[in-house]
Amino acid sequence: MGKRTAPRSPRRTDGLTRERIIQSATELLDGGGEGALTLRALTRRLSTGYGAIYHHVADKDDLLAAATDDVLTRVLSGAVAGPDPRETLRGLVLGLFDAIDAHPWVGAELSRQPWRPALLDFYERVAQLLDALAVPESARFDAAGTLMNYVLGVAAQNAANARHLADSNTDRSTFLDAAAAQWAQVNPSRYPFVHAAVTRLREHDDREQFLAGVDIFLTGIAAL
Amino acid sequence: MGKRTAPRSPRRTDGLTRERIIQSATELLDGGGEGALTLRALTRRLSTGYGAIYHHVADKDDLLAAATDDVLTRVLSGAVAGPDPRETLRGLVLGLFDAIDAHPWVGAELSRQPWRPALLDFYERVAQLLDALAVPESARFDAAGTLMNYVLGVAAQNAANARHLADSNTDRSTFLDAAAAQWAQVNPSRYPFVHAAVTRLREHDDREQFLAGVDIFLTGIAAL
DNA sequence: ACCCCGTTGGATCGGCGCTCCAACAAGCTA
DNA sequence: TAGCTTGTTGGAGCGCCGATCCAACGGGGT
Repeated sequence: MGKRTAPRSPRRTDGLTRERIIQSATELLDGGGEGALTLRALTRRLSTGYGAIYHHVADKDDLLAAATDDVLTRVLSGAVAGPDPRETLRGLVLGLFDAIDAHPWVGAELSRQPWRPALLDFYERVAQLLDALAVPESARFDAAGTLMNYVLGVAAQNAANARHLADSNTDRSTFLDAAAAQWAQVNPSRYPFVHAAVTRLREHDDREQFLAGVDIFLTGIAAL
Repeated sequence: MGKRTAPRSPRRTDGLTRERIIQSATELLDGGGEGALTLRALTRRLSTGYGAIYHHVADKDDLLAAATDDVLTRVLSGAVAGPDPRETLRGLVLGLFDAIDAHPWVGAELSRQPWRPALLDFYERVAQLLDALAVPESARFDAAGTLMNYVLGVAAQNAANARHLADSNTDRSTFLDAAAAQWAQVNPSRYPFVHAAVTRLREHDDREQFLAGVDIFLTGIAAL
């Protein structure tokens, strides 16, 4: 005679959509890093159950990929094409850099899934701008791939840095101080260059260093 | 009166060491990819329990990092220094490329933990060779970082490819065929360059393309 | 009034990393 | 020899994870 089933939460009136789920997932990721996206946390945030979520989303990978595509699409649509292809290219990759700076989990996901359709658009734009830079067709494949690999490498690096920052609960300057202190302790005779780099490490700007790398590649590409 | 505790496995006679654990972990990783390294699988393979493993190893991250350091150290000690710094540098990064090709999980781990001490040695060697290539001291910091980022980007890419290959249980050629087929389906008018790249994708060699990227970088460096 | 059937919420499952502790072997002390 | 200490070992159990499965709903068509 006792209640055989627990009282059930009232059914939601507003429909759950894929978009709303992806948006909530993005908020979780932005707020607490890659580890913060769990289905349990998502059900809590959306006040729903697993079934409802899995009705709109295939699995967690699908969700993470969709959130990544979302960010990437915004980057692409925000990139403006100017008269100078070199400047346009720099702006394009810088847009990706900034997006990953704002959403570090995107960097980690891109290096895990480098063949998403949204990256195809990126590849296309890069190749198109290389064409405008008079890179011969024979070298465009290698050049575009190399540039993309560099950008993705920086993306992963930034994602890793952000992860460590979040774990240690410190701000950027103390993090750099700790890294510099660690580097400063290495044997200067065995690691002369690393030791000398300590000074630069503390005053360097990730964004500028990224652009410096892009320029190195563009200079090398121009010689092809 | 019944046996209150289950009969216990006989205690091992040969001592368990950190090295043996790392070696077994490496075998698991090489055999089944990143997902194959679980503590349960490790206890089975070593015929032991969790306690014994955790007595020698801090946690799973420590284990993975140690296995990665192991591979990386071997790469560094295997790199030979020749008279030509440019050739030596190419050989150094190519050694890393080949190691990651043989142990793709290393690539994933390096992009997750890009500040391991073993990578510091790598950084040092790169900077040293850039110095030999007459890269001015002011540009060496950016140049070394850029090259490392590129190499790590390729590493992550290769790791991702290996993961997909392992998941789909196909060989490389059919994988490339599938990728090419997917790319060939994209709208040629919207993606002219990607569409044109299909041909090259099927005949391209990862190793050669990696070296082409290194050469682009070296050309760009020479202009600093 | 009926009954679909697309949605929803949550119990449940197997597997994971990790903690904790009893059991044991080898060495030391007396 | 007998006891005690100390460093290892094996495994039960905890809390979490992603994912499955299904009963319970409720709006729309008949």
